[in-house]
Amino acid sequence: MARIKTNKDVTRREVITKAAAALFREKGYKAASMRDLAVKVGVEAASLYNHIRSKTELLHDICFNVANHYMEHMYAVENEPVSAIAKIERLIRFHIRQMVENYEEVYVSDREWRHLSDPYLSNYHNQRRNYRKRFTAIVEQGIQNNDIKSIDAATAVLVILHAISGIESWHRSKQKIDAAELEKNMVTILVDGLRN
Amino acid sequence: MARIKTNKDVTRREVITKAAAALFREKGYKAASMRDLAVKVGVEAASLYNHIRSKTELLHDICFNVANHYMEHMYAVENEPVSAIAKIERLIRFHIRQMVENYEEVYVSDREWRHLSDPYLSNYHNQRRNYRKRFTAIVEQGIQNNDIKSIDAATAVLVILHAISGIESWHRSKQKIDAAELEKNMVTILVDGLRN
DNA sequence: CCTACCGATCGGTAGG
DNA sequence: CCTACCGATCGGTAGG
Repeated sequence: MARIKTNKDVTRREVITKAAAALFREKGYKAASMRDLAVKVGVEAASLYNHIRSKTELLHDICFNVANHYMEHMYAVENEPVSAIAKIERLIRFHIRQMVENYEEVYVSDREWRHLSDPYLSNYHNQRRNYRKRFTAIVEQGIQNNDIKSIDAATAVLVILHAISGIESWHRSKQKIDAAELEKNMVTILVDGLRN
Repeated sequence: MARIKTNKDVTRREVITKAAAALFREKGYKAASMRDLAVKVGVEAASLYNHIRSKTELLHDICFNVANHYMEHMYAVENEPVSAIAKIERLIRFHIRQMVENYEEVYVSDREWRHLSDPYLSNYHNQRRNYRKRFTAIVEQGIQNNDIKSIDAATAVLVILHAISGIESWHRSKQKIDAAELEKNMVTILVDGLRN
């Protein structure tokens, strides 16, 4: 990560990382081999190491790119001058859109992050907890304002987060519903379940 | 599976399968080695093969035990003389209870089944689709009776199913909420989001 | 249930 | 970017 890169190197590396995300999503991190990845990229396995340091580094890059993106968005939402329920709706819509537009990376960072190794593993774990905590605080704010039913806020956040990550099943299926339609349906189910 | 078994053999096999479920949940199927499993059981790796045929067989047994259990329950619910919304509530409570009481097996069958190999893989895949289809039919029935909001039924089912499987995060956390409390919260969030 | 061991495959390196 | 190759680890078997 602290390497000096030429423009071409960055591009090549991005191609590899993108292919890795697709492969890790398809097979799982452990079941995906560097030889599989090499075939996908169109080079010999050994050649990958001119652009990346290790298999772990690929997973690391995918996970932290996604995490940073989500964290920045959370920060922006927190500082918007709108009601808690409006913030929650924005978070839901953001999650859905990320899942649809950036499917492979989001899926991998959600399901394969446990295969990170330890300086990064606990770092990532902490970021996830921090994100959930801040999401929970918004729900609790909504409860205090009487906009949201008096339920356990942490449970509500888990329900929302996992409901959205379940879009994978929809994504995998042939009958692709319109993305906007999907968003509308999910917001209806989730937010109307919260609203007083 | 077609082997002749003594009583002791059945017990031993069950111990191994239980340990495998815990191990596969903890590390993922691919990252879990038979040597890891042997340590957990307290024998040498080679000795495991007196009780089981292969690593895949362990995954197979875990997945299909859970699947059969869910399928039987679905059948029972379908034939109860209650409203669609009552059926949905029963399904939700069943899922939550299974997730809490039978955590390792349910988790593994939900997240690791894609590592099954191909006669069983497609069989399992079909069972999942069948289960979701029948769940969706119940939701659609509720929509026709005007008990449930006019949303896309398949999306609603995905939301429900994945929201519940997200209990893992709660399970993993230290602050274990009371199980009944959790059930109540989730039913409130999910069912009240559906009810007209 | 163990010791001994196998062929295959893995992530990664050396050297050009 | 490739050829050649490494040490480690894997699932599983033979034979007792």
